[in-house]
Amino acid sequence: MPELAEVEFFRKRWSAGIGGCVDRVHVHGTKRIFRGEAVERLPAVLTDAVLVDSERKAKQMLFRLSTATLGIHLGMTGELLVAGADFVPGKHDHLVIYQRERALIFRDPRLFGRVRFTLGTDDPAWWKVLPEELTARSFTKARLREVLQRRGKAPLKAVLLMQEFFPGIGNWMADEILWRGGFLPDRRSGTLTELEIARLYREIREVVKISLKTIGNSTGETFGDPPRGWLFHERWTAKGCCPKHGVTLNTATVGGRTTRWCGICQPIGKLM
DNA sequence: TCTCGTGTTTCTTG
DNA sequence: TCAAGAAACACGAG
Repeated sequence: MPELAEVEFFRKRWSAGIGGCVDRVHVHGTKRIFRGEAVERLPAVLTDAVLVDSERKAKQMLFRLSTATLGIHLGMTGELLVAGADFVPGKHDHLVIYQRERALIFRDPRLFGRVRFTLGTDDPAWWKVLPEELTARSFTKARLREVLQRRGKAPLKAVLLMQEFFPGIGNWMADEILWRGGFLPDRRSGTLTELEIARLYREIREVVKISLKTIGNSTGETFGDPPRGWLFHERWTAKGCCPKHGVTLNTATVGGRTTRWCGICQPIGKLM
C-alpha cells in the first residue's frame, strides 16, 4: 500500500546498499515499468557505480549513484526489497541491482510503478519540479483555503487525492483525514467554513506526521501500523467498524476510489 | 469465473 | 478553455 509513509519505509530499506558498488544489474527491459527510458543502457550505466544516497518526495524516490540518478515510483503494488547477492529474480522483479553483499530489488506485479534514470549526478528536471512536502512551511492554511476554493465543486475526497496539491496523500490517508476531521467524503470542497478549514489543515498535518513516524520509521521486516484507534485498522473489509462508535463503516466510490466513512462521525455531505 | 483494487494518466463530458 | 468524472493500464487475491 505505497502511500507517502510506506514509500519512506521502502526507501530506507534500500539504504542498506548506500556506499556499495554495483556489480551487475538485471532488468525486465520490455516492461511498461521503464516506459520512455532507454532501458538497454541501464546495466552499463549502473555497473561499477556507487549508490551515494536517496531521498523521497511524496510518493516519489530518487536514488543518487555516482554515474546517474534512478527515480522510482511504486504505483499501487510496487515494493523495494533487499536479498542476498545470490538472489534469483522472479517474474515481477523488474529491476535488480546486485552489490557484492546484497541484491536491491524492485518488484511490481501490476506494472503501475515506474523507473526512470538520468545520466550524470544532477537531480533530474522532473524531480526539481515536484511540489513541496505537506510537512514543509509552504503548506499553510491559506494555501489549503485557496486549493479548496479553486476546486470548490469537487468532493473533498477527490481533492485530497490530487498530488499537485496534496503530494503523498493516497486513498487510506484521505479517508483517515476526513474521518478524524468529521467530514463526509463527498462534501463539496468549496463549502467549508473557516473553522472547518482550520480543522482539515490540522488533521492533514497530523496524519502525515504520525504516519511518517509510525510507518515510515519502521525497521522490521514489514512496515509498522499507525496508532490504535485509527480508521486504518478497520477500513479494509466490509465488516470494518468505526473505532469511536462501533457502527459498520459506509462504503461508496468517491473521487473514483473506494471510500469508507462513519455515518455518525462524518455527518455533513455535499451542501451544494 | 467474476469482481475488486493502496496510483496515475489520458480521454470524455459538461 | 477549464473542471470533474470515467476509463484504462495489468495482475493477483478473494
